[in-house]
Amino acid sequence: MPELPEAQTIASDLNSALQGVTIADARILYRPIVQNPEPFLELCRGREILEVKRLGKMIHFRLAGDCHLLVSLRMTGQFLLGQSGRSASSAAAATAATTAYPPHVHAVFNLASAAGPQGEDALFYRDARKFGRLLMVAPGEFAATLAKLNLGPDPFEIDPERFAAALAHTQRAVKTVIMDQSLISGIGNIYAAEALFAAKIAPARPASSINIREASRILEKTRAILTEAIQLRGSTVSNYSAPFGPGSYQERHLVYRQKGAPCPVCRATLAQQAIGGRSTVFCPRCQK
DNA sequence: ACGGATTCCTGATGGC
DNA sequence: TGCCATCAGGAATCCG
Repeated sequence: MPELPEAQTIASDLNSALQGVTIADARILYRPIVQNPEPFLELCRGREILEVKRLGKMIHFRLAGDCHLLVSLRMTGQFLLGQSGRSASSAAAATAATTAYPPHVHAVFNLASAAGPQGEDALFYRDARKFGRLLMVAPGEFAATLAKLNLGPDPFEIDPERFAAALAHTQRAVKTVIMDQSLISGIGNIYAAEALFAAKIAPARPASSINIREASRILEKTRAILTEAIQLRGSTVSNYSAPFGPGSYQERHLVYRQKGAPCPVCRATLAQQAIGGRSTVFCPRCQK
């Protein structure tokens, strides 16, 4: 599922392809993916894409005229560059009306000019499980929308003391807390498990029991893991792929989905436990 | 106000 | 091999 490294990769790929490109028009094929009642198509039609960046684990399209498109990919959301079919001959265009998009495409953005490395002129949003959400932000509304989203700073931005303080004031499991987007954004189930393993912290420990030294160790390991994952274009699980290809950090996972395997450090059998409703693998010997 | 439970979805997985 | 139940999971929403 796309977390910070995957979102960073997707945003970076999209920015390379789409910066300066204008959205000619758009289609929504499955309405529930649009989160708010703003007039989606009218707001993006004819807008130039100024920049695509990451916001926590969301993708942020900054459009001309102070319009913004925020996308939460959740588990299986993807962006694909492809062909709109508009440039086909009239006979082919008639066929194009019934031409199937790739499976599970729920939104199509037709581009005013070729954008991708193969001259793609469309951007598809695809999502097998339909959990992802598109949020269109009208001019003047961005600050209010951000406030409503209530996203905390990401692990590279957060002040270590603020991070320790966020942990100190709640009894919830430390893993649940580092996945709480309102406190620190960008960490999901994969990187939470990997970071806590690297920091040798038991994921079910009450966050309030984490001392300053341990908190800084968690943050340090989180940053190191995320940095390496970004370099490898993220972890390819749940069919994740970015526009310019998948990532390979899943090959470096030490605990995620490794229940029953020997701990790579001490050889004890890795255990699995549901924490905050999320399956969590950890080493019962190494992680205290 | 806090935190746990529920809900949304469907492809992948595992047991028999 | 095929079928069916279970699992996976981010975040909004509900509920005590």
